[in-house]
Amino acid sequence: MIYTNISINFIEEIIQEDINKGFPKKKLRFRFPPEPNGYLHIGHAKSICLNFGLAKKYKAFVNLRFDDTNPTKEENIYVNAIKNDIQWLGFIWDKECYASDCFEKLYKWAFQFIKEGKAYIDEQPQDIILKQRKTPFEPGIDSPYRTRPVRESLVLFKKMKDGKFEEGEGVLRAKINMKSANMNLRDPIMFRILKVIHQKTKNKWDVYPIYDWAHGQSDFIEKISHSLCSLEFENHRPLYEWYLKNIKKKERSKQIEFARLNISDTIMSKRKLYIVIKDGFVEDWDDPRLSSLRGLRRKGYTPESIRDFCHRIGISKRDNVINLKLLESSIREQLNKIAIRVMVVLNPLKLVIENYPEDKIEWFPAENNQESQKSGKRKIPLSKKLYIEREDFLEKATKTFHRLSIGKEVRLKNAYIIKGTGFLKESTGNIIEISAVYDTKSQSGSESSRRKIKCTLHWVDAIQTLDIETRQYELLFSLEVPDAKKYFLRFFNHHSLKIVHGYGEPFLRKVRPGEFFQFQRIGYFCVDQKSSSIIFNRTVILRQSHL
RNA sequence: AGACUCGUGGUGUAAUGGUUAGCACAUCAGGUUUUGAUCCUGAGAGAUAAGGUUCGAUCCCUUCCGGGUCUACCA
Repeated sequence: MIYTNISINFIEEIIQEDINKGFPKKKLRFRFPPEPNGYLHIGHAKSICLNFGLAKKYKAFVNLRFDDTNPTKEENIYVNAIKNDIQWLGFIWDKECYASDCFEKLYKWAFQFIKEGKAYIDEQPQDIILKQRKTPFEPGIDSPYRTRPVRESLVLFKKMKDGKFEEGEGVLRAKINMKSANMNLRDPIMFRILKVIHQKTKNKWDVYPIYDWAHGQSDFIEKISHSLCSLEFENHRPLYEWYLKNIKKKERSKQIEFARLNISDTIMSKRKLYIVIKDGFVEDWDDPRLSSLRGLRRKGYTPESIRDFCHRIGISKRDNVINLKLLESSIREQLNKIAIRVMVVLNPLKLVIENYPEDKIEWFPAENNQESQKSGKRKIPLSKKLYIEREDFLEKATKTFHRLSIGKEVRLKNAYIIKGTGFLKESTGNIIEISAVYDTKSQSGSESSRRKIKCTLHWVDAIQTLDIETRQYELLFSLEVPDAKKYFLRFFNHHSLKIVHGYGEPFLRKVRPGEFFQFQRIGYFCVDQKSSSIIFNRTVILRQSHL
């Protein structure tokens, strides 16, 4: 999809302004900085589309930067998964970077800070440091180590790096302002000791930089012009700028914050995703009920639809909750154009055409997709016995029910017009078979088939059936914004996955994983890519009011 | 309580110091249709409040009100 809208979001406005003031276009560079401790979800997609979209528009580049400053939480397996997801979304990054690429430089700069009296080693335990920091509503108090000689800090920092300290025995702190109203400026920690193996630098380091100390400097080293992040980092911007200013380089990246994506009826918080996955509420990261990119992909969402969605939601600084229906509308719009229309009956009820010859089989042509001529046609068999949906029959029609009932006519899609004549009922009241007669002159395509019939039914021949397994996914929570609630699990829907078997037309015998279909009058389905057998995952139901 | 920040229909998001505030999704109604889908048409629905600046304010300023973030050796 190509977007040619005139209006630009506030971030692009800032960029445009920078350009107007003389910032060279070719120095524009963006970055997407995931932490390799989980899979990407649609919230990340918003950021990815923003950064890569901007880059595309201005012919600039995006670095993919793994924010690997915390080896206790990060794992290498996520790196490839993240790269794979970004590629799937359709974007190509310029440089693949790691925050750990900058460790050496960060260490040196830290030394420089100490020498200039802008940082010191604090040897107090964590809880004391926290207490001294106080709360946002009262000033903090200085650490007794704040005024220790530069020389001492220098020696200590070296020792920390050389492994002479245990975890928690010391940290490097920036000397800023313990009385600042911004907690981030109350002598934030720059380096802490972590005696673990880093997934990339292995055992080279015993000290690891904190996010704030690593991020802006990585931006600087990579020459990122505009560093876009979510709103919760607004309070970090003064620190971001303080660090950069004190490194004393002229060109600095600019941090701009925007509101992260929230979607109704789903969870996006990493913590919550971990819980439902680890505790077995869902299968894995690629469970189609999740809003992870892998989950959405498996459910049948296309990269185009996700990009389209990210474009539709816009960029601003307001907290927002986007209705899930907007996402669904994006995928419907695309699937409507590309999905092959087929007939599948999911809740079968047998129908016998009384006046149809016993051994006759006819094959009718059916369009694969009337939205696109080039998708071609296929043939569908019909014999005396077939299946229709149980919901498509009512003994006696009501005012709003114009499907099959006794004495009423409906059309069998691509075949004949039939009229209901009777039905067989069990003693329990359960209808087990319907009988009908067909209008022999009403074959689809013929002149006499053009009569106006109120309803067209999908159906599947009873002899030539193919067993179909579908997975239908419902909302995971009975709560509009589960992400906003701490006790979201109380609202977990334990029946969110329904395995439904049905009958499909023979055409479906040779489907391939990942192919998209529209089961007519039911919904869009996609062939599961993980399962060894053929399983149709329901992507989204059709927009409908009565069925 | 403090700092920072946000406030446009139900939900998102635009434009604008000046005739009827646009678009999308959602909702409702009608039309087309061999999918109650798609497609087409239409309708309802919006600036928290009070001051000020101005000939004129949704837009600029002040105050109020309401929401969010911040008290990690996470990111």
